[in-house]
Amino acid sequence: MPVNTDKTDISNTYKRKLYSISDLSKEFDVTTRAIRFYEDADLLSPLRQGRNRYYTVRDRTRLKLILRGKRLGFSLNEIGEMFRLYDAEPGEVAQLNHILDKINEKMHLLERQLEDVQIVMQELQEFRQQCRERLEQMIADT
Amino acid sequence: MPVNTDKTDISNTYKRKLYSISDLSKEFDVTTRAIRFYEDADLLSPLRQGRNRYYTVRDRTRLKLILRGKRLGFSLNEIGEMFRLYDAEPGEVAQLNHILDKINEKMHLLERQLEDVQIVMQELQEFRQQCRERLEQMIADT
DNA sequence: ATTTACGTTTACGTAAACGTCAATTACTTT
DNA sequence: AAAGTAATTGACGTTTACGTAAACGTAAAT
Repeated sequence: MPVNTDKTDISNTYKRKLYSISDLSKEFDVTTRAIRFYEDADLLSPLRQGRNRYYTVRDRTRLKLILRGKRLGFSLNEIGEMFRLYDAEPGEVAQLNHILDKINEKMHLLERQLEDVQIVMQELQEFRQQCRERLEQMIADT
Repeated sequence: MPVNTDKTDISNTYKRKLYSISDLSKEFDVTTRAIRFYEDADLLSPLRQGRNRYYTVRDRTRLKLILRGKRLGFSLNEIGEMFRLYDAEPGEVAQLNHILDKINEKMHLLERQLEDVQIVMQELQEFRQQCRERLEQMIADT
């Protein structure tokens, strides 16, 4: 589904691996407005052919990560922070330790979230069970 | 820490089980403004002694659920919907089936979220591992 | 008697994350 | 050549979830 007409500079340079904004919009079921907004927030940086945007595989991956982050309740800022950690050139020991601290911080958040999800799932299962029993009862009473 | 002076009508009726707004605020580390906001959104309905609010054990539990829901990225509206499902008097079979459908819907969301959390945790672990190895290397190079 | 602490209502402000136009450009299909 | 389709850049609007400030009430402590 990648855009490719093989006559543009861009698609020769990047070899059949470019997506238009609507390609991504359709694939991930997100509006083009949102995609441009993520660019505004420095989460994406598509190539330009004139005024048009062309997204590389890396952009596509990033978009996937953005949407996953959002499903987990992370703000775009937090997602951006994680991207910057990933991309950082770890020049010094201090820098690396700082990144490690940040990673551990996020891990703790996710551990708590894992707990929360499991708790709510269990509560829902119990509630579902009660509903089913009540339903059985009502049917039996017919 | 519950408010109780044993001379008010309210605390006699509800037997030592009332919390002031600041009790809850402190316990759950949330502002009083937020707590009043949740009331505005029909998620809490504290008792009133004159103009003052007094929260029962049920309110406290609800607040805990609200905050957990928020950590999972649910909107206050979605949280309210779940409360209404819980509180609904299931009069008819159709009604019960509707509730069951809603529960299953939420369960699917949570299953996806569980996946997402696990994926991100694993990615973070790998990234952390890389950072550690790089750190080892830098120290060895000293 | 007055300060302090805690609570209230009312109302306006704000940041995040887009939605929704409107006006324009560019390509391609008829 | 005209019309349609997809993209662009503003720019303003909207919803959610509170923050913040003002002005006031009540009760205990000094």
